[in-house]
Amino acid sequence: MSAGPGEPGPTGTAPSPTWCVLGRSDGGRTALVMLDAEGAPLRSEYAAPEGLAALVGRVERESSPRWVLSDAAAWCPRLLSAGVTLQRCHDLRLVHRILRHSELVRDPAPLRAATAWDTPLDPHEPVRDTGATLFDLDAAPSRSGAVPSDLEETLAEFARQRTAIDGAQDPARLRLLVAAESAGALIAAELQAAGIPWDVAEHDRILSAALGPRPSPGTPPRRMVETGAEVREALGDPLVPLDSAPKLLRALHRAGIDVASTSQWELKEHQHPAIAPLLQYKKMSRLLTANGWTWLDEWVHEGRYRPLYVPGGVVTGRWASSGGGALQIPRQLRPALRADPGWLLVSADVSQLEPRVLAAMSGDRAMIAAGAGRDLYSGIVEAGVVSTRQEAKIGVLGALYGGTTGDSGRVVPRLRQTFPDAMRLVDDAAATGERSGTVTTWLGRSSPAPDEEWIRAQRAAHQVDAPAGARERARRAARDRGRFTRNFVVQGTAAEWALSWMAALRLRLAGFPAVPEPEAAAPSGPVFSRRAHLAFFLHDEVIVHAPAEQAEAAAAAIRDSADAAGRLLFPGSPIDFPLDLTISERSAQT
DNA sequence: TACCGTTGCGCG
DNA sequence: AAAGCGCGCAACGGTA
Repeated sequence: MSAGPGEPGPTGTAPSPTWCVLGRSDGGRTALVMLDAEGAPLRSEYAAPEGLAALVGRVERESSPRWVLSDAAAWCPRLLSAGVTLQRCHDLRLVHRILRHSELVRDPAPLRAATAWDTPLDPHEPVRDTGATLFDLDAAPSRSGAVPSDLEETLAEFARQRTAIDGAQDPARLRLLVAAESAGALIAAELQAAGIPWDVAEHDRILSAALGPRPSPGTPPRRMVETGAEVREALGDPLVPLDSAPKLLRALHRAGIDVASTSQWELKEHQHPAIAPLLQYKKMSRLLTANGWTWLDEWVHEGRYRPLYVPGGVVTGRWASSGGGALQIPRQLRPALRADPGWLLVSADVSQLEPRVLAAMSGDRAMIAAGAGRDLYSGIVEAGVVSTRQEAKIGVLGALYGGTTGDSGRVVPRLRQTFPDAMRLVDDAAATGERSGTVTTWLGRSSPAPDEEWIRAQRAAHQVDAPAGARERARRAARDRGRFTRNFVVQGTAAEWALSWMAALRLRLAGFPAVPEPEAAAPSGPVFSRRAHLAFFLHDEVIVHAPAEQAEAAAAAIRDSADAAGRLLFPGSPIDFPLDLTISERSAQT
């Protein structure tokens, strides 16, 4: 494929482009290069910075091509702030990172040589906080550590990626992965633009109830002071600094509490009057430092919490986030997630996503049957494998994570008998990892190769004269890696399912009719104040913020999308993905 | 003053 | 020291 941006398009009725490549051109302009399905150029258009969003919006309305973007995270904010959303894209930065490692790609050498595209996203890069205003006059993305965005390089990389995908072992799967990953890039940009509707007053109520009223800056809240005093009283030491683990540990020892660390899990095992208030104090301290009033001031503005989502930020393909710990919002604060007046939150999470994904991947009939139409763990109990749901859960998690001791170590062998196909899949993945091999998800994302230090240690341990210590360390490192690859195939495939779910949902919601503009314009801006939209995503859970009259339809869209994702990844499989779904003003009851 | 490793804990 | 995967973040305490 070679595209000359200046080539004239055919006269008469222009054929509809399949792709539209955005790239920085000369004179500060941006080029839009339309390509047909084979990647041959049809025609080009150019936009000055101030006209870019309008032109992209027009092309999107006229022919909704798949947009080829060097980096959606860099291009989307300016488009979104101008009210332009894209239906579909191909994110070169994210796709490059998948393809250069994927075992399905037969010849990754050209991609690996294009090192400029291997720039990881720095999650602390601030451009998306300020970009829309600072760079308004700039036609192209601009941020440090960015991948190339000029037209020539963009077209060249797109050609490399198409060649890699077309020649891959299973192009159809890889195309699903590329589409899902790219949809994720659009969704992440839109989630940040929309923000999570956040009730500051409710958050403050929760904090005050737990900690006492908001103190003046620099002083601890009243209930923490009181509880801290109880701890020091019980320890008989009025000066223990409770926030310093080493000093607290020594004070615990002096009081005769024999613990190896100050972690709550260990403290719980001991009987001493200081334990209960100390555990309470730790809870309060965590809430204050992680999500206290300072967090509220820093992260919530105009009723919206806007974290930065980082698609592909985790090796397995899960998203990471940056900014206020979006993926770690404590359940305690969920009631602060609150719909705008006249709107509702539709929250849905998938029950036992990872074991279901494993059942589908391995085609394990018994495991699929155990989860059919019900709670998977209860199904395992009813199959007679274990006697309680808790045991079933611990056993399944042990299977997914590689547990060998305790309860999970006892239950896993029984699961191996009952669900041989599922267990073989994860056991094989672990064995491959221990042998330094690479494993691959259902759609084609491969685990990273072990690092040099790991390989060196394994090689050294296999020498005849290897010291016992080195041998044991190498064994442990091998088992560690085995647990990683064991989990990689499941966690990674679950991430692919979740992306497919959201991608389907996003397109359905985009088709909802616009509702009348509210009297006071919503703070999330025109794009997201007119119809139901995604507001939150957390691995196996979505929250849609919807006008009240669209809530039921949004709930149906969420369910339909989950079914669609299951059929897309596992066509013909009887596996189902049941949801827990609620519609309410708040995302959780107080 | 800036940076770094460790500890501890929140989420799935 | 959470039995076993993946993360982000704040605080401490030491070092440059």
